[in-house]
Amino acid sequence: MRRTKEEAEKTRCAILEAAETLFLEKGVAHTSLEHIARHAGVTRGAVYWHFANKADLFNAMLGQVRLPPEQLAERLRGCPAHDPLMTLRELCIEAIENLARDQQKRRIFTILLRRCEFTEELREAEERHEAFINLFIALCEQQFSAPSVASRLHAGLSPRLAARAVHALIVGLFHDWLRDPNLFDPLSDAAPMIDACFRGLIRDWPDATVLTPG
Amino acid sequence: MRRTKEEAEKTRCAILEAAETLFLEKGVAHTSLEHIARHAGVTRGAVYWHFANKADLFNAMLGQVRLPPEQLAERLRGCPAHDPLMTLRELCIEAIENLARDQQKRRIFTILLRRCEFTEELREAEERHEAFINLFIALCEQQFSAPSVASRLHAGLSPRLAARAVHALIVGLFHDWLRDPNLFDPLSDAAPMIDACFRGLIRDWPDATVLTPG
DNA sequence: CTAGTTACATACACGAGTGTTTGTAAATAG
DNA sequence: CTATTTACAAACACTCGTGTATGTAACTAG
Repeated sequence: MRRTKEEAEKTRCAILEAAETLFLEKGVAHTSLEHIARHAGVTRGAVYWHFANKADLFNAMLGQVRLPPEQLAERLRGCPAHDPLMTLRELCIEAIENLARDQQKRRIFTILLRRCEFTEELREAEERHEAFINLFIALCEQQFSAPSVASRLHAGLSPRLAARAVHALIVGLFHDWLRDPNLFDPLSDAAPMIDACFRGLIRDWPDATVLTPG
Repeated sequence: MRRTKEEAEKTRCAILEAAETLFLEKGVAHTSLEHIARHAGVTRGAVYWHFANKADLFNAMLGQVRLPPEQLAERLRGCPAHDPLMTLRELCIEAIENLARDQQKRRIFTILLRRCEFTEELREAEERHEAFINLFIALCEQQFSAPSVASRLHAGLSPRLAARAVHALIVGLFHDWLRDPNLFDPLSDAAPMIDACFRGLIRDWPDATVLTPG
């Protein structure tokens, strides 16, 4: 029974949604295309019609949302350079809050961090993702390298190290919170933790009470 | 050809080593017991003789080393309470340095963080690992809760948040460094970054030059 | 010395998963 | 109205992996 274009698009979405659900539940490698098809109410024929194979489906699933590294890198690259640190601070906080608000993004990032093995077939996705991470770190380092900022770094720290520390904290917070959402509340706790990080890096970091009144 | 006990132990180790190598290279789910056997120079018969199945082999592999969360939790639990923060600081730094020095630990932790999907069959290992993480966070929070410490926390921070920030940084550093060992040098960079973290949490954190002269 | 056990190798049975091919009904183009 | 394409379902052929069962040579206890 041939469907209209709209219906075809709906089955495509159903397949993507089923993949998302099952990848999250059972892991990418442990989910077969048959599982996905059944869960979406179709057969493997439909899956192979819309996607070349599992890797292609996986990539399409990732493509639905901008994941934190990509979003961070993009916004950091496009922002004006006045007061670079405050911009960076806000982007970091927003990234965490954002992940908490967007359920799909949360699921997909969980899959990426904890439900897949980056083997040969998923290498494309992995490399793409890592490129954004590296870009973010580089841009972050660039912010810390601005003369007005670098001179305010605490003793023993370089822009390079500061950038890596910031990224590590973010990744750790993502990883921990996606593992156990009860560990902390992104909406209320992101700002204090990010501020603590910057305070440890920058000499005259302003007091918490000055920042983010809301 | 029946082997002596020593030789049997050697094949057991060979199997474990092959598993370690192949899990790291191809991921746990994408490595078959046949692959492991071939790589170890034996057949699946030997694998099934020494281990019940893949999950059992995986657990045995993990059991060979104390991974950072376990080590951190153990040492933190057993340490005297005088100057809790300095002890915690040193343990964190040591954990990072230690991971860099012990190649096997590094490989196995990489597998755990980036080369396996925690599905049903590996749930036992996952829960064990998470228990140590939670224990570490709890002990960490306990350190920050000591009256002499809690009063020195920066505004906006609780012992709870401080503990979670410390763990997030550590996890992030592990994750980042295992992904790309060129990001930073654990031996020289761990201390400055951990110190930056504590400095952002604790009001009168001593200057870097005072600490760890070596 | 021989009976039993150990430490495997070999063989078998089975299911699961993949990719492809073929069938087909409905939509759509001309 | 007919031809073609679309959007799948169904069937097929194949490989890979698992678990188990059986075979077997060497070690070991008595």
